[in-house]
Amino acid sequence: MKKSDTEQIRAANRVDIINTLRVFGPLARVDIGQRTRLSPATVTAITSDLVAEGVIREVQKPVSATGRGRPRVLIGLNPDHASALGIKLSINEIRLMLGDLQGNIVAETVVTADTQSLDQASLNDLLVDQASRFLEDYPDHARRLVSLGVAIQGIVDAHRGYSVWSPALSIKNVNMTAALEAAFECPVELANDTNCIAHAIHKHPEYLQKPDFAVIMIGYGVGGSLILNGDLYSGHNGAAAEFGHTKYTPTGPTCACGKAGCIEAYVADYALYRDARALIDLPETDRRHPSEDEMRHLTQLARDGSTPARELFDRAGRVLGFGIANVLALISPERVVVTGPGVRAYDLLEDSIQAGIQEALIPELVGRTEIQSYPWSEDMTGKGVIALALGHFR
Amino acid sequence: MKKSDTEQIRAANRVDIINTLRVFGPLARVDIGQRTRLSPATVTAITSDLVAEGVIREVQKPVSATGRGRPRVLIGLNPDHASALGIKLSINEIRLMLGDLQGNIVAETVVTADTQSLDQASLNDLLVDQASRFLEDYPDHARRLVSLGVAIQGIVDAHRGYSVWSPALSIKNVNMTAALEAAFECPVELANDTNCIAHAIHKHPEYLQKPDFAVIMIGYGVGGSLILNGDLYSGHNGAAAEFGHTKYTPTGPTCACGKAGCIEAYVADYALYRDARALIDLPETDRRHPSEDEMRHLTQLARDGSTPARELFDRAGRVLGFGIANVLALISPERVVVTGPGVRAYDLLEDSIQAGIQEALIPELVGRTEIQSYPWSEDMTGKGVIALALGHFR
DNA sequence: GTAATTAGGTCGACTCGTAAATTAAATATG
DNA sequence: CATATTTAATTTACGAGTCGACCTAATTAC
Repeated sequence: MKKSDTEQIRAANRVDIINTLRVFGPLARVDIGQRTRLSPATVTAITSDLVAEGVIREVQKPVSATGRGRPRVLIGLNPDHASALGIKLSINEIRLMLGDLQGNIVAETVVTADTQSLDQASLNDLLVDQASRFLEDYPDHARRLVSLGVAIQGIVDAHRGYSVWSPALSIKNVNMTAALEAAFECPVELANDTNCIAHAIHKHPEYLQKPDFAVIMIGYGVGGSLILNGDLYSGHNGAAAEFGHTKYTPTGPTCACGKAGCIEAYVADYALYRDARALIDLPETDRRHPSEDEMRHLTQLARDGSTPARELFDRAGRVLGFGIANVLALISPERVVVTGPGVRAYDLLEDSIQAGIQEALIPELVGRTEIQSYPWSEDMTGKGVIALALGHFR
Repeated sequence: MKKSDTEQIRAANRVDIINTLRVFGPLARVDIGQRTRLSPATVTAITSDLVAEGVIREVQKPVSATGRGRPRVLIGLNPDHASALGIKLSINEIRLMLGDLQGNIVAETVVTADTQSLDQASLNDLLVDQASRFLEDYPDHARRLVSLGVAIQGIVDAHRGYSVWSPALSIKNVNMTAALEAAFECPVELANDTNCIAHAIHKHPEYLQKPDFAVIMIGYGVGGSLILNGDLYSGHNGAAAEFGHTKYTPTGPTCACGKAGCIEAYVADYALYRDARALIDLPETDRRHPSEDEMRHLTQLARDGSTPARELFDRAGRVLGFGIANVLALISPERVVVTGPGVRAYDLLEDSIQAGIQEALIPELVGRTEIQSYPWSEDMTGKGVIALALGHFR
């Protein structure tokens, strides 16, 4: 139970206004009032505070002189007022991204490192070291850094800031946040990479009003994320939505997690490529995961009429449909959004996803949830992790 | 977005105090302050309002004179200040329950009716008619009726008040609330019966502080319910948590829902009894579902060493474990609570549930969620539906 | 030039919750 | 038995919030 008092109201309305501005761009005070349902008086009070602090500022844009009356003066976030650093840790790669208060990525760099050989101490050193070095090039941003966000694949305990297990690391139960917190003296948010993507999608105007949706990310693995009641749901352990490791069938191909019959073992890039190589003459991939080019090649084979390739995608879609059916039965969200590199083949999957749902879902629930794909871009994780970090800004 | 203003604070703190009193019984003002984290001044202000309205009252109990100082005066809800009517609709049976403000059932009656032959109009008439007749015997309660709650098996659209599909009715997409709302001029809450049970459990002191748990009810079917972030989660369509119809395997025994391989088709009473009759000499059951006595007999056979019976329960437990593993992967709650008539055999299921989880769940998540049973009693649904209805009281 | 219109700001009334002071009602103590 | 002590509950003063009503500013329409 948390108590309600009057200062929390102001704080809540403040972030409400800030978030409204972040999502809906520069807005006149009247519009803010309409969107937040705050009275003009309150909007004026809060915005003048924010202007005084430099968080927002008036942008004099020759607003299309629509109608008469005093012209509205637009105000927008001042992107230069605060910055956040996003760190995305993948297998042998660290991506550092600098975001402004608006949530845009203003600088980015990629460092390669042997992430598998790290222990807790050297991981700490590596993260702090790389982040410091990166920030040195952007002293202005460094000065106004308000928070950090770390995205990592695998299972994450978001509440405690631990990576429970990640393909990027050989060690388990690793604290990812303490060293950075100490070094930069600001809050550090840790999140599963799929949660970052879900968060990024959630911040899009079209999705902001959808309080309940699930995101499924297909790529090197299969991840999931839930936005429930308008908030990222990360479960009691901070480790929810491991959709890829829900089961299609108790017996089945082996998954990267070691168990049999996970959705991921049918749908992830590595699974498709592995199974395809048993049927089709494909070049061996020397990496742990097939490359984007290799996957594009396989996808094109299916589009060009290769029956075994086609059947593999059909099966993947059907399995995905089964998994989604379980989500629909349990959560019944408004939408399921499929994204990730794997959407490159969404045209091949779509029909069989629907068929799988049809086959598995209790008929009365069929058709109540929209299934749709979301175009994938590489920097969604980055935008998401920065947005998540910026959540600490008030 | 909802506006925050100062009166909402008072409203929120008011219900906070009322709920605290409902759950933790009569309490002194100091204790209320401690539990709600409100200052003594605020507690005094709100409680004196509530006393003036008659919602709560001082109960002079010879409080064990522990220590010196001014003795605390306990205040508790005034059960006679408001009443709620709960209606539980099952196959050929309508159970009517009168609850006081405390949430206790003060009167109850059961009516039999041919629920399967009803159309929308005759259902409306039946519900209104039976409720009116029942209330006639309790004019005092009728006068202070604040809300109604309707519990029904099957798939429910709680937001809109529709029964999407129910074994109790032959018609689908039936509005269950409009007629009652019009007749009694007060809000009517509709809920799936398992959600009622989950709500009842959630109101227990021990569970109130657990904001994330799942409830699985085993009986004539297998139902599920989710308490997320401290609130009953009913999904965008108001139809979440159909745990029984998540899948164990794409091919498998036929479920009551018509699909193959649902968890329910292995675990529900009807499934166990059906499969047992194929292996063991058991009396045919003339009802659609085996009776409690018949199920007790089957359970006892397994306890007494009948190998085929034992194996059936083992399989049911394992399947349940698989299903729970999917819930853990997706939701990662703090606890999973198993209840319903089926817990009569929990001793037979427990080990194989754990084995099933172990087998299916990604190892890193094993052991993070407590699985426990909750003793079943017939009136949990009633208490839950009344508690749900009383949620409208402020 | 004046009226109409729309945006934004100011001020007073009201509400809320809290800290601190005060009152109430018991026990402990000598 | 009177008084100090202790704990519970209430009252008071105050700072913080929102809102409605009114006012001012800056345009366009005529």
